Amino acid sequence: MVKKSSKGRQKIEIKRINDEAVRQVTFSKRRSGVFKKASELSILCGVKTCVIVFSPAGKPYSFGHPNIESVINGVLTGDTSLNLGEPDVNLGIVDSRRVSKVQEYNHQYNYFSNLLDSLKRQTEALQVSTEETEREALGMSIDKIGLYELQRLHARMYLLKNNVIKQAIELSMNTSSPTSIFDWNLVRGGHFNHYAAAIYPHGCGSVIGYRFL
Amino acid sequence: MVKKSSKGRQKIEIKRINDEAVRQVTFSKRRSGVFKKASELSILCGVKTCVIVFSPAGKPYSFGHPNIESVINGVLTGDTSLNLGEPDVNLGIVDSRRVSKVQEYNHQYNYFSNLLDSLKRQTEALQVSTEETEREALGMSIDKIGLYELQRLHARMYLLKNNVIKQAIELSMNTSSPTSIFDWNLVRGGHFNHYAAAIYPHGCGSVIGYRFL
DNA sequence: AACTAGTTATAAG
DNA sequence: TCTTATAAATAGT
Repeated sequence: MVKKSSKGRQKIEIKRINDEAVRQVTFSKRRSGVFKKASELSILCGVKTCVIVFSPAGKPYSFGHPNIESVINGVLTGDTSLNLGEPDVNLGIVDSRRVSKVQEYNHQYNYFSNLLDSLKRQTEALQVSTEETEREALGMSIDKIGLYELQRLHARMYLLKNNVIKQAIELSMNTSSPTSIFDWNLVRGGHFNHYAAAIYPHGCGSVIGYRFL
Repeated sequence: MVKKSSKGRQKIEIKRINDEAVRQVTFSKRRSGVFKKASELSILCGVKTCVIVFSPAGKPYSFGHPNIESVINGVLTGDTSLNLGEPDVNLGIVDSRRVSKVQEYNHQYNYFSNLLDSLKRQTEALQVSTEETEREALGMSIDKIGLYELQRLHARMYLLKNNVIKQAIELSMNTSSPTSIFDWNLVRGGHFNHYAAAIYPHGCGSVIGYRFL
């Protein structure tokens, strides 16, 4: 009779595993499982999927279909095109979404263009008015109007900046030497998980490593 | 003999399902499966996890541990605190990351504050100079300086706006009546998946539904 | 990293 | 949805 070398899979309670070694092994096994399931879902149903997981040691792992990197890359480089550059393996659905987003994009651009124009006109108005001798009063009021608009700009940028930073945190990146967010750039290499990438051709990485340049 | 009401689970090839009805059913089942697996992984290993999936119809579904909504909510409302409001169930690792992000945050804030101050000073300078009779010339040059800075602001906001929009697209939201991105607000209800949310208390939504207000 | 056996997910109806 | 039989994932060794 063959020896029973295992009790087989045992039922476990879904609660934090205290034993660090066991937790690490379970993490590896189950992370693979989740990525595989996500990959299958993407392929079977032709849909976009994205999974981001942090290891117990804090190392981020990601899976994305069609490709999480292209998305994040676009986000960080500030590429203006809404076209994500991937052949649309998916369905047609994305197209209508994309169209409406282009409209939204244009709307936003117009908003800022108009705001700029508005500020421009105010500046011109200032110039004209000063030529009409009412310097003191107009100088004050225009200064206030200008500052008001500038403060609105500032407040909006403040919010936007926070948005970008927060999302960047969520997507997780290595921050070596913090400088301007505008100088961010995608950095590949390092610990990219080629093994996983081979298994999940639709895009899986141990981490998309980012740093400030 | 009991009727064999089912052939049981059959092996399938992992390739796009052509039959739309079948694809939809498979999507529902497997999406639940992926979310459940992600949830278990989060709990068992005490790690952060995030899953975003688009249905074949283009509807976004998300799961996040500790809570994807708080993150996205914060992103859209422009909540300034970097504290995501979750008790750090994880390890200590996130802390160092968070600290460096706070520095980055501060750096960014200072950048904008300084830019605003600079603009403020220029506006004040304008006011003073006009009181010194050199209206014409100074009016022109200051107008140019102001516009230059405003255009830089505009360009930067343009990039930031695109970043936010792109990430927003990735995180997916319903765009009913496009207005300013700054008026975005989180809208719950509608098709929030309470069933899933109940099963995965750590945060799962059929979608965090967004719309313009 | 591999094995085994009991558990879980899921294709089909 | 709900059921059932089977495939697939995985706990423990």
